[in-house]
Amino acid sequence: MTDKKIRNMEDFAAVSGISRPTVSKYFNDPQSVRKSTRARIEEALEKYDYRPNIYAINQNRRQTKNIGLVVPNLADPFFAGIARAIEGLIVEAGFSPLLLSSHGGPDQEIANLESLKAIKPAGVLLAPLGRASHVDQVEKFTKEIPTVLFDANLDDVGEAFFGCDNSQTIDLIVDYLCRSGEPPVLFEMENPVNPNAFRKRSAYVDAMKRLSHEPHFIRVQGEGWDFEEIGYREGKRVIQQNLLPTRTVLCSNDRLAIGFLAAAYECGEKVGIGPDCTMRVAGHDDHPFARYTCPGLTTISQDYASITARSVETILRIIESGERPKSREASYFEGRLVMRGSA
Amino acid sequence: MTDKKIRNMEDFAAVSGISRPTVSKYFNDPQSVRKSTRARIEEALEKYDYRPNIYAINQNRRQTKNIGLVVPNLADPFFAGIARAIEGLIVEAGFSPLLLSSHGGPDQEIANLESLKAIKPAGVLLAPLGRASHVDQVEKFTKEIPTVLFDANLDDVGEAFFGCDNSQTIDLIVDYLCRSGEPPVLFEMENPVNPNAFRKRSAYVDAMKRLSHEPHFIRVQGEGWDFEEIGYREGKRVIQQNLLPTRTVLCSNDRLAIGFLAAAYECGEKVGIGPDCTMRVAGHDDHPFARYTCPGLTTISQDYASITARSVETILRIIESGERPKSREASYFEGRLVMRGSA
DNA sequence: GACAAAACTTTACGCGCGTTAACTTTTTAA
DNA sequence: TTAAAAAGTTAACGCGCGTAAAGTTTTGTC
Repeated sequence: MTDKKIRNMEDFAAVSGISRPTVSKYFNDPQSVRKSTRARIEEALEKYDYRPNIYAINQNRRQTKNIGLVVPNLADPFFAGIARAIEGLIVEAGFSPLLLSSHGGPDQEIANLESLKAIKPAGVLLAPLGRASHVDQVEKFTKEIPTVLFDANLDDVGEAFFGCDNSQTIDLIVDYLCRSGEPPVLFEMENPVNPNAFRKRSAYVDAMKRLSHEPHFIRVQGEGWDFEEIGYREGKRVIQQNLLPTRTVLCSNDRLAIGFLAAAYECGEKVGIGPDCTMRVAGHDDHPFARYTCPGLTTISQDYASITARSVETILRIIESGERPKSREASYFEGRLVMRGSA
Repeated sequence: MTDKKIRNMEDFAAVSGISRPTVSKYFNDPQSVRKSTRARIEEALEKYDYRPNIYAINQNRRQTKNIGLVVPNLADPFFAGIARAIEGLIVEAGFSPLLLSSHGGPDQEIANLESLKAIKPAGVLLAPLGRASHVDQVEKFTKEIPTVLFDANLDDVGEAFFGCDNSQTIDLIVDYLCRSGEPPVLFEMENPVNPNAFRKRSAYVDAMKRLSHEPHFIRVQGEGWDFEEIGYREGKRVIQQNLLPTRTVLCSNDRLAIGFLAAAYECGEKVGIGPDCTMRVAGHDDHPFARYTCPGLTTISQDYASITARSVETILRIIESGERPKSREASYFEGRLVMRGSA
C-alpha cells in the first residue's frame, strides 16, 4: 500500500492511468469496462486505499443503493433473526441495508420512516406493528417510496405483502392437538397489537368447527409488546383461579407461551404429553428460545426463508424496473409443525 | 402545506424570504440566528415540506453527525437492549446512530468497521467480540476513527472502555451461593469467545479461595455463540454422567444457564432452593429471558445504564472537543444480585 | 440620535462525483 | 486490410450545500 494521498476520484484516476469518467463507470459497474481497463483499475485499487465518497455518489445518482429495513422490535430475537437474513440478501444484491427498530411503538415506526426518507432509499422493507400502526401515515410513506410489507399485513398498503399463512398453520396445530389429546383453548390477548392475532383467532374457530369442537378462548388483558410478562402474569392467574376450560392451551404466539410455561411451572403443573402430565401447551412462530423452555415448546415454524427471500426479490424487482407493479401481490407461506415436549 | 415544489435550499430560502447562507446557518444551529429570522424560517418550514439534503450536507461538512454502533450479536436480546438504549442517547445528543451487528463473527466485525468508514462517522461505539476479534485490524480502525469500547475490553484499543466489574459481580454471587448453601462449581466454556469469561474465571478462583473453598470447574467444548445449545448439550452430558463435583452450578453467563436449566429439567432434576430441590443454578448478566426460565434464574444484573451513559458521554466529548484524550480511561461498573428461584 | 456591534444579504467558490458531448483510439468482424 | 463498433479520452456542467468575503441593514447602548 503506497501512502500517496488519494483525495478523490481525480487523484485515483491519475495514479491508475485511466480517465476519471471511465473510473466512475467502473465503480458503478465493473463489468461495463474492458477487461484490460478493469485490471489496471483493480491493480491501482490494491496499491492505493481509495473508495468513492458515498455522499458525493448519492448526491448525484438519481437513486441511492440504500434499502430501508424496519422491524417492529429488534429486542425480539425472532425479528433479529429475520433482520439478519434480510440484510444478507440485500448486501448480496449490491445494496446497503439500513436497519431500524420500531421498539413496539407506532410513533417510533413513523419516526423511522421519516428518518429513512432523509437517506432517500431506493426501496423499503417494512414489517409493520400492525393494528397499532398509524396506517394513514404509513400509507402516505409507501406512496413516496416503494415499500414491501412482510410479517404483518396492512390492507392495501405498499406494493406487496409476504407473510405466514395463519389459517394453514393454526389448522395444522389445532389438528395435531385434537388428534393427540384434548382440543385446545386459545390463549390470546384481548386487544392484540398484532393483526395476525385476529387471523389466528378466526383460523382457530374454523379449525375447531371443522373438527366438531367448541372453540374456547382465554382473552387476557395487557398492553404493549411485553408478551412474556403478560403470558406469565395472566397464565398464573388463570391457572390459580382454575379458569381453563381444557388442559390443552394453544398460545397465540411463542412469547406468550414462554411466559405461560413459566407460570405453569411455578404453579406446579407438569406440562407435556407423558401420563403424569397435567397440561399441554403449544405456541406459534418457533421463537429461537422455544427449544429451551421447560419442556421444549411444541410450535409452528414459519417459512421465513421464503418470506424474506420473496420480500427482497420483490423490492429489488421494483427498484430495478423503476416502476411500481400494477397490482398488489399478497402471498402467504405455509408453516410446519415443530414437535417438542410441551404438547 | 403548499405544494409548490421546493427543490433545494435556494428555493426554500426564496419562499421564506431569508437568504440562503442564513438559512444554512439556521439548519446548523437554530439558535445562531435572530429570533425574528428563526420565526420566519420556521413559519416557512410549516408551510413547505423541505429538509436539507443529507448527502450534500455530509459532503461539505468537515465532520458528519453519524455515530457508528457495533454490537457482537443483535440476535442476543441482551445486546439488542443495550443497542436500543445507546441509540436513544445518541439521538438525544443530535447525532445519527448507525447500528450494525457482527453476528458473532470476527470477519463480520471487521466488515462492519469497514462499511462504517464509508459513512465517515464522527465516532464509533464498539462492543467487540473479544477474544475472537481481529485485534490488529480493530486497533488500526480506532486510529483512524475515534472509538470507545464497551462490554468487552481489548487491551489498549480505543480511546476508552466501559464495562462490568466482573471481579465484583462474581464475588457477589459466589459469596451469596456459599452463604446460602453448597459452594458452586463454575460451568464455563473451554475456549470462550468472550474475554470476560477469563476475568470471570479468575474472579471465581479468588472468591472461592477467600472463602476457603476449593474452586471446581466444568469446562465444556463448543464453538461459536450458540450458548444455549452448548449449555443444554453439555449440561445434559455432565448431569447424566454425574460429573458435577457439587450440586450448585454457577454458569459463566445466562445464556449457558438457560440451556443448562433446560437440560436439568429434562433430566428430572428439580432446580431451586426448596427442601425438595436437587440442584441450584445461577447465571450472570440478567438476560431478558432470565425471568422466564423454570425456575426463574438467579443472576447478576450489570449496571448497563451507567455503561451506556458513560460510553456515549465519552465519545461525544471526544467528538465535540475534536481531540483524542491523552490517556485511555477504563471504568468497571458494579453489578447487583438478582435473586429468583434457581439458587 | 449617533455609533458600534450584530445580523443579514449578495456574490462566489469548492466539495467529489455523475453524466453528457465531441473527439480519439482500440477492438471486432467482414 | 479495412471499416464499423466499442471503448476510451478530454472538457465541461450540475448536484445541493458549507462557507468565506465584502457590503448593507438592523439592533442595542449610551
